[in-house]
Amino acid sequence: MLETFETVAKAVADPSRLRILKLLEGGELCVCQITTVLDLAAATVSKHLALLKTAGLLQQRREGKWVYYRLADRALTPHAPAFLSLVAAALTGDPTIAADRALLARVNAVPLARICAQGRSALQDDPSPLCCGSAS
Amino acid sequence: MLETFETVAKAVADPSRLRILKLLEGGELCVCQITTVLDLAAATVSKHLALLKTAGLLQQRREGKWVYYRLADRALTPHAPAFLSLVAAALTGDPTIAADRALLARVNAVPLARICAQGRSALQDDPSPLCCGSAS
DNA sequence: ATATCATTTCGTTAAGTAACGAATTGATAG
DNA sequence: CTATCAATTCGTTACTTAACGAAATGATAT
Repeated sequence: MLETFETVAKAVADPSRLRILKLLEGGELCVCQITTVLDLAAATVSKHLALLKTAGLLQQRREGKWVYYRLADRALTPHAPAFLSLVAAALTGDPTIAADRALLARVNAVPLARICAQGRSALQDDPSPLCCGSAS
Repeated sequence: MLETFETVAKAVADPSRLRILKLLEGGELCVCQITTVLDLAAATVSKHLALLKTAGLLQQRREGKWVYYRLADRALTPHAPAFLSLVAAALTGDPTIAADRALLARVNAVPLARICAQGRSALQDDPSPLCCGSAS
């Protein structure tokens, strides 16, 4: 029990994984979308996602060649829901998180196949204000 | 901001530090009492306490040669209160935490000076049920 | 079947961390 | 002022972990 708490807390105690959790608060995402926003090696992101899933914070769904992750919508492990609530309530104004959200908006403006194939280079060079408006 | 969250989460993501936090939910304790219950080197416990304090989870008070630590009663860092609440709500039934509480009761039955000087060997060999009754 | 693409797993490297004993600091007591 | 005692800091060792590129896996599409 103490050990599962430790697992979940450790999962949340990493900036890349926190960014993933905050991204997924907007709904499920494909691995390549997350990889594009975080700008990390695919292997690294995959490992983070696996760790978050082990902690009970994420669920997985396969659709063809693509794998989608989303926040767990039920208690997969004892402490996961509490931590998800805490994370959801926190970091709302963090600049890194805000930047990630903004970048995700641009990623969402491009067909998924292109994001998976080309990553960041699939994004338009000029993020016009017409596209990707802020949430506020 | 993301960084301070990480600091607090990391502080909580360690079994020894969790045990310390749960011990201190019963009120402030002297370092040597905590050391006796955890059965770790003084240096190790001191480092854990310093880390928890840096995270904003603990406050410190000096009284003569003894140093007392307690849970932070105000927001020393942005995310500390949320994590303290989460920890307080969790692990209530954990066997390690329960054992620690039981041992603390025996520690409290001995004068502080003896605990500081002798650690575990200051405890009675036979914890009679008359002393140290459980909280329930 | 073969090729291709997204993801995961493997193996390695560099950085971080928990533990300890030894040495230091800070504070009382003689 | 010296000794003593609690706590902290220092320096070391063993272990864990985040990151990457390369290789393996799983799933379409040709």
